[in-house]
Amino acid sequence: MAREVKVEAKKVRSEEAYVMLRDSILAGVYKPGEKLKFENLQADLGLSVSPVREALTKLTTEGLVVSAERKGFHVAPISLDEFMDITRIRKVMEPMALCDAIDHGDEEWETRILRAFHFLTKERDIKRSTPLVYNAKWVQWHREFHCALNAACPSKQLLQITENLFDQTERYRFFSASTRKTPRKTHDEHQAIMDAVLARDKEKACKLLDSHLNKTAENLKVVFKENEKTSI
Amino acid sequence: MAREVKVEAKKVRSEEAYVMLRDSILAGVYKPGEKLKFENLQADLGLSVSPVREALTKLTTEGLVVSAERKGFHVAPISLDEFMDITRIRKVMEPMALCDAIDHGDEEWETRILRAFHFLTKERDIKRSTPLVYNAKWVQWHREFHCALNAACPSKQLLQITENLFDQTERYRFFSASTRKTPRKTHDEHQAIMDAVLARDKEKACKLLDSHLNKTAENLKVVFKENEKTSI
DNA sequence: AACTTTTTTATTTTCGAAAATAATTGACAT
DNA sequence: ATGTCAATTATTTTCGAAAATAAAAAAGTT
Repeated sequence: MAREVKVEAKKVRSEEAYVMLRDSILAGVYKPGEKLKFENLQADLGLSVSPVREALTKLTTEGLVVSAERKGFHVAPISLDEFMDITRIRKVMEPMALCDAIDHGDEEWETRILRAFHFLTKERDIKRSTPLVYNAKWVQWHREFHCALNAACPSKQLLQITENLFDQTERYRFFSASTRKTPRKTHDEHQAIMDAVLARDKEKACKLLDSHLNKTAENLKVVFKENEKTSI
Repeated sequence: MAREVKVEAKKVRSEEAYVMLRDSILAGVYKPGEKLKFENLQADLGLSVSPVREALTKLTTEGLVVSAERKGFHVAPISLDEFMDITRIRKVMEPMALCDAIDHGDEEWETRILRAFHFLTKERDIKRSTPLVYNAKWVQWHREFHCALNAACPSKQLLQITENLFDQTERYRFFSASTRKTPRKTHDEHQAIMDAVLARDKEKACKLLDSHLNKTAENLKVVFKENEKTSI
């Protein structure tokens, strides 16, 4: 008897638009400050105005897009001040979420982390061979890796906040990567965090995470200073 | 020469819809779990489907509304677990924001706080005379009072998070008020917090704020337990 | 030329209806 | 009666165009 194949529930178009737009912004397809015109977006996404507008509205409340009444939408601009602001909050929230996750995580959680790290490694290797190209898949696995780490945290609120802050910083990573010369060894830092997390060593994991955030911040300070010099 | 009167910039309809819907949900006009049908909302707000949908989308990312694909929108349900979750995060974030505000607040900030407290007091007096009716204006001034306290915090991120968490808990206050018999003396707590804030006493202000949050939480636990008993 | 005012064009926002989907009802078979 | 399937109704989601507004260009004035 032919088993009914559970067909993947068709997503509503506004959700499609949201995911595509978000990923495009995170991967730097649409750059900070850039105007997002309906005509272009509709053409890019192959959708009508309604779902596009809904996606933009969502992204606006999430801080990835800014809107001016009757003057449309722009990719949210970036600034060192904002990055430092976000980082300060992440340094408080991320450890909370991670500790919760370590307390509650089961084997499924561990698997998800390992899986994400595996694909992240694969994409890293590709990235290394073509250093100037920003790898959209790497961005997505990087996101998934960070989500996976916290996923077992039972606080929905905390998860939403940390995910959102992560997304906001992702745009800065693109900015950083496009300017820097010597690639940073973030992969080792990811590995170290993962190891501590899987060993359920909360203290160590939080310490590594904190220094990961610090390094990223220090790094970005330099990049912003460099950029100022060259542009003035 | 007739001075050009700066006419209040006309808001876009979706923003109107958003504010009205949000206030209605916070004031308990639409109750937790209730289905929000387009036909009704359009009639209530006198608007077409587009602005209503945009408002609902915004409220969904803010956690006041939940949406099920192709099955519409509901007011987000409430639960003791969620409230405790929110409270735990508020106990971390609110002091951060308040300390920032005390550090950076100017006289305009002080004035805004005093103004909000003044109107809150007025509405409290009205509320006391008609204890069973939930006063929508009180809800709005209560919101403004809490916003005003943190307003001088320079971190936009922190402000957004704390405001959002406040809104989410506001619905619980309605639930609590509708069940309780002996009204709580929150007004005195507000006054004490305000006094400490205006005296720029960070430590005291945070301590009072923390106990304010604790009391609210303890109170709600009782209300939920009571409610369980009567409904089973 | 610089500064307003008017006209034209571009763009966003809203509407009302069509399409797609979900929920309900009714008919039929077991 | 109970369950299945088809038909009807209710509701959400999307579309394409109209209305409202902003931006740009053109014309007129000092």
